[in-house]
Amino acid sequence: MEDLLNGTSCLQHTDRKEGGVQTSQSSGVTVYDYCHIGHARAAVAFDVIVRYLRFSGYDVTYVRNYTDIDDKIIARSNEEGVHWKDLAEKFIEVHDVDMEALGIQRADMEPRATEHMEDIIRLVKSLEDKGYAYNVDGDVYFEVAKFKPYGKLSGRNPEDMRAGARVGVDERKKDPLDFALWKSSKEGEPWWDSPWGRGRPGWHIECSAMSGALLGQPLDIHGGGKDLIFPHHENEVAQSEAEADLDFAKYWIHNGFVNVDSEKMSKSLGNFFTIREVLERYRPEIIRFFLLSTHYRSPLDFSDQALEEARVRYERFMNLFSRVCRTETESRQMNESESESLQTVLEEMEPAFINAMDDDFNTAAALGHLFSTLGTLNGVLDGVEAVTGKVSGHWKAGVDGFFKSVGGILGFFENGLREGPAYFAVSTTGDDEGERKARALAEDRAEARKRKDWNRADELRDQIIEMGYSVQDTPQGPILIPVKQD
RNA sequence: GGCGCCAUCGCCAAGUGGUAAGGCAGAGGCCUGCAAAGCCUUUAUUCCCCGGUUCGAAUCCGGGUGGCGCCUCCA
Repeated sequence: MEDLLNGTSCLQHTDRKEGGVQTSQSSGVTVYDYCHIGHARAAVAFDVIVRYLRFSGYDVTYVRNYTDIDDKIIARSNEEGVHWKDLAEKFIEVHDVDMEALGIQRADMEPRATEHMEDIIRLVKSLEDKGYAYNVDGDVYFEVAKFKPYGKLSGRNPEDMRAGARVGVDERKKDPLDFALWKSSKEGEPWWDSPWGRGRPGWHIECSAMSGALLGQPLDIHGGGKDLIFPHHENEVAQSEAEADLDFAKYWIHNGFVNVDSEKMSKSLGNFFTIREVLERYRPEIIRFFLLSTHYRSPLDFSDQALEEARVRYERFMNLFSRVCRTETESRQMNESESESLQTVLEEMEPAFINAMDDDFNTAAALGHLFSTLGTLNGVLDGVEAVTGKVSGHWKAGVDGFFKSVGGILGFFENGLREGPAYFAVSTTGDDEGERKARALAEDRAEARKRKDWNRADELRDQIIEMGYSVQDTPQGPILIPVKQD
C-alpha cells in the first residue's frame, strides 16, 4: 500500500488487530463515455483490495462515486444533441454493465454528484465563510495560498508550480493555482441555485462532499489512478482539510496505468481499448487475470500477446479443474498422495498466497504461488488415473474449497472446480448445430480408434479441428474443447 | 523548465541488505497409435552502466544512459 503522506509503505498490522471500521473510497469515473481497460484496471485493483481487506477481517464500507455533472459531460451532450442528464444516465448504466461483466462487486454506496448538491454547496459555503474561498461574479475559487500544506500529497511545491504555470489562466483568479469550487452557469447549461447564483460544482468538490457526507473524516483509505494524484486528490485534500481541520485520508492507494507500447492508454492519445471491445475477444476472467498479473502500482502493457499469455496461463487452471471434475469420486479416506497434496496446498501454498497479498496486495506474487499448486494437484491425478481412476470425495472437496477461497479474493475461481467444465463447455445452448456435428464426429472417431483405424481417426480429428474444436482423449472418453478464434 | 517513477533470463514478472519466485516460449524425457492435456528435468554466478557504503547489495547512496508519468481532461 502506498502512503504518499508519510512515506510508509505498508498498512500497519495494528490497524487490523484493532479491527475498526475501515472506510474506503475510490474516485469513480466521470460518466461521459465508454470505460476503457485503464478504468477496468483501477476497478479490478480496488475490487480485489476491498475483497482482501474483508477476507482479512476488516469491516469495510466501500464507496465509489460517479461524477455525473461536469464540463466534459456538458460538452459531450452538446456534441451529440442529448440532454446531459440522459448522457450521464446512459454511461452510468454502461459502466455498471461493463464492470459487472468483469466481476467487480458493487460498492456499498455509489453516490452521484447530483444527488449531493446540498452537501456540495454547504461545503463551498463553509470554505468561503472560513476564508479559504472567494467569489468572483458567481464563480467560487479555492485560495491555495491560504492552505499552507498545499502540495503535500503530490510532493509539489506551489512556488515551483507557479513558475511553470501554463498560459491562459483565468485572469480573475488571485493565483494561477486557485481552482474552481463552484462555476456560474452560462446560457443553456445545467444549474442549481446557490448562494452565488445559478451554477454547478467544480470538478474536485463533489468527491470531498460525498465522502465527507457518507464516510466522514479521515477516510481510512482513498484511492484512484495515479493520474488523479494531482490535481484531483491534492485539491480534495485542500478542500476537505481546510474545511474540517482534520486529515482527509489516512492511506492513499494509487494504481499504475495501462500502457500501449509503453505509452499511457488515454483518450487523448486515442490508443485506448474499451472494456466492451476487449470483452468481445476475451473472457472476463482472462481480462481480470491479465490485470492482476502485475502489481497494481506498476505500469502494465496491454497487447494481444499479453492477453494471449494470460489466456494460456488461465487455461492451465481450467484444465486442472476440468480434469478433477471428470474424475469420479469414491467415498473413502484420502490416500497418502491425496492427503499430502492437500496438506501442501493448505499449509504451504495458501499461506504463501496470503503473505503475498499481505504485502501491499501483491497479486502478481500471489498468482505465482497458485501455479505451484498445479504440479502438485495434477500429479495426484496422474497417480489416480494409473490405478483406480477415482479420487476421494474428501480430496475433491478440499481442492474445490481451496480455489473457492482464493477465488473469493481474486474474483475468478469463485465457483471452484465447476468453472473448469463450464469454461470449456462446448456450447451454452446445447442445441448448437456445429456442436452436435462435432460431437458426432468425435464419437465416430472414438469408434475408429477402437478399431485401431488410425487413418480414419486422424481424418475425423482434422475435420473436428476445422470446425473449431480440439479433441482431448481422456480416460473418460474424448472431450471437445472449443478453440476461440479472433 | 519543475516534480516523480521505472530498468531483473528471448518475452511477461516477483523479489527494498543475506546470497535470483512463478509463467510463456525453448530443450530433453515420460505418457499417447499419433496428438491434446498432464508429469519430470532443464534455461540468469547474475539483476542497464560507472563509482561508493557494507562482512555482505538486484535491493542503500552518488553519477551516467535509456524509457515513462504528472505539472491541461484523464483510472
